[in-house]
Order: sequence, then C-alpha cells, then structure tokens
Amino acid sequence: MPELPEIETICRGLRSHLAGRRITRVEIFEPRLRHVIDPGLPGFLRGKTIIDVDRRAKYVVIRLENKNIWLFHLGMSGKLIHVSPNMPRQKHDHIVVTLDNLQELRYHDPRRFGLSLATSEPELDHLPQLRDLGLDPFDPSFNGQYLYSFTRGSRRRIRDLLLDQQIIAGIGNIYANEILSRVGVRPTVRSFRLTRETVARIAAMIPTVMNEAIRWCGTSFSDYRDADDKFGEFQNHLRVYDRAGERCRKCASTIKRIAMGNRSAFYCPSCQS
DNA sequence: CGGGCGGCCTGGAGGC
DNA sequence: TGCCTCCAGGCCGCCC
Repeated sequence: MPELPEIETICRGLRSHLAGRRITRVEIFEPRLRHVIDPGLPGFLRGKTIIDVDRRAKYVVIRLENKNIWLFHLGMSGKLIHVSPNMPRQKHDHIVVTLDNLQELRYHDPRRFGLSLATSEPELDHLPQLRDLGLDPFDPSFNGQYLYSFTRGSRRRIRDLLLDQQIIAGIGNIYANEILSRVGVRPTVRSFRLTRETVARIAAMIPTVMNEAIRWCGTSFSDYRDADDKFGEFQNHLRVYDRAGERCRKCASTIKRIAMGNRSAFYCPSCQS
C-alpha cells in the first residue's frame, strides 16, 4: 500500500523516535509474511543500538550499530508504529520490539505481503529486492532524458511504465494516476507515442507530486498510517484517484475509472488526452 | 526479450 | 443477519 511519500513520512517519524535507542527485546508472533522471517532475526536485533532510519524506494532501512541493517517492505497493508507498551496488542501485530526506554516498535500487517530481514551495509545494494531498482525520483540524475530512454520505443502503457520499479523506484498506482492527471496524459497512452517534451513534463512532475504528498504526510486511502499511527492528508488533494463519478476539479467533467490489467486507472476524459 | 496476467493474503464494501 | 463477489496503494513468477 504505502508508496514513496508514505514510506518517507514513516521513516521521518521513526527516525525521531528510534535514533540512539537500544533494542532490548524482540517477539515474533507470526513469521509468515511474504517470506518466512528468519528465526535468527530476534538474536540479530537484541542488544543492538539503532543509529538511523532511512528510505530506499519503498523500503524502510533501519540502520543499526556496526553497519548492520534491519530492512522492511510494508507490502500493501504494513504499518510500522512506535507505541507505548500500554497500548493493547492488535490482531496482525506480527513483530513487537521493546526499546531501552520501554517504548515499543510494532510491525502490523493484515495481508502479510510485507518483508522483514536482517542484512548489512555492504550487502544492501546486492539484495535481489534492491539491486535492480531504478532511480529514486529525488536522485539528481533523474530527469526527462532518463525517462525518455525508457519510453522511447516501448509499447507499454505509460501508467504501467511509471509503476515499473526498475525504471523509477517509489511510484505506486495512486501517484502514477495523479502524476498523469497533472500533465494531461491518459494512463492508457502507449509510451512510444509520447514526445520527448511530454516525457520531460512527466519526469518533472514526478518529484513535484511526491514532495506535495510528503508535505501532507502521505495518502491514507485505507490502511496507511504514519509512525505514530496517524492519518495522512493527501487523500483530500487527489485529483483523479478513487474519484470515479466525481467532477474534475479543473473542468467539472466526470472522472472515469477503467480497468488496466489487474488495477484501476482514473482520469479526466477532457483534461487528459 | 517485452509485456500481460494470476497468485499471494485479509478485510471492508456493496448486492441480494 | 448472513453469504457472496469484488476490490485494494505491491511484488513475483509464469506464460506467450
């Protein structure tokens, strides 16, 4: 569920709570996530101090002492929240970590599409999950020319191309639709039909929309909450996503929803061509 | 190989 | 009230 802006928001929240804290206790209540959690994980974490928390695409990177790393992907319904131990444990709280200030970090994930594993600084870039990631939208070398090198000659629909993590890392279905709405391009357009200029406008819009969503602390469409279990607010600023049947904020036409593969796409039929 | 599709899970919404 | 189907923000593997 969470895309780049949600993960960025979670990482910022976690960093403020976790940096400098030592892990004193680790409990795994349900190891069966996307992959079964390594039984050695609690032993790996126990006693280690958390140095920092940062984001890599849609992954949460918890940096520990001695270049050790605890990596998370939240799948579609994962939450990483910092709570007081008084908070009753919820159904689907799969991992509970106690810190040296007695506060807790909990991983909650009803659909169990998430990933949690132990790794290290030197191994991180070589993990199968991370090694093939494309550029982050905030990478200085991400620009129109880079994106055009992928759209040129590709028969894929532009919405699907924007979702390809090996091209741009961090965009999911909500933001792919929002980005295209802002530049007036229909999600169904075949990439090779887009001019270099249009692709440059799409590329420029990507970090713009990501920044805006980060300022609103992400989109709480359904499951997403930040590190303090609070809602984001960008759902109030969406132009097309999940607005089928509602009026376009610009021209008052009716927003359409279509099925594209397994996933919905949304657009304004008069603003986007 | 590029590109499309189904499967993995649970839960919430809506139809009957 | 329940039972059914559909849908969900991701990712991976299989197939043509």
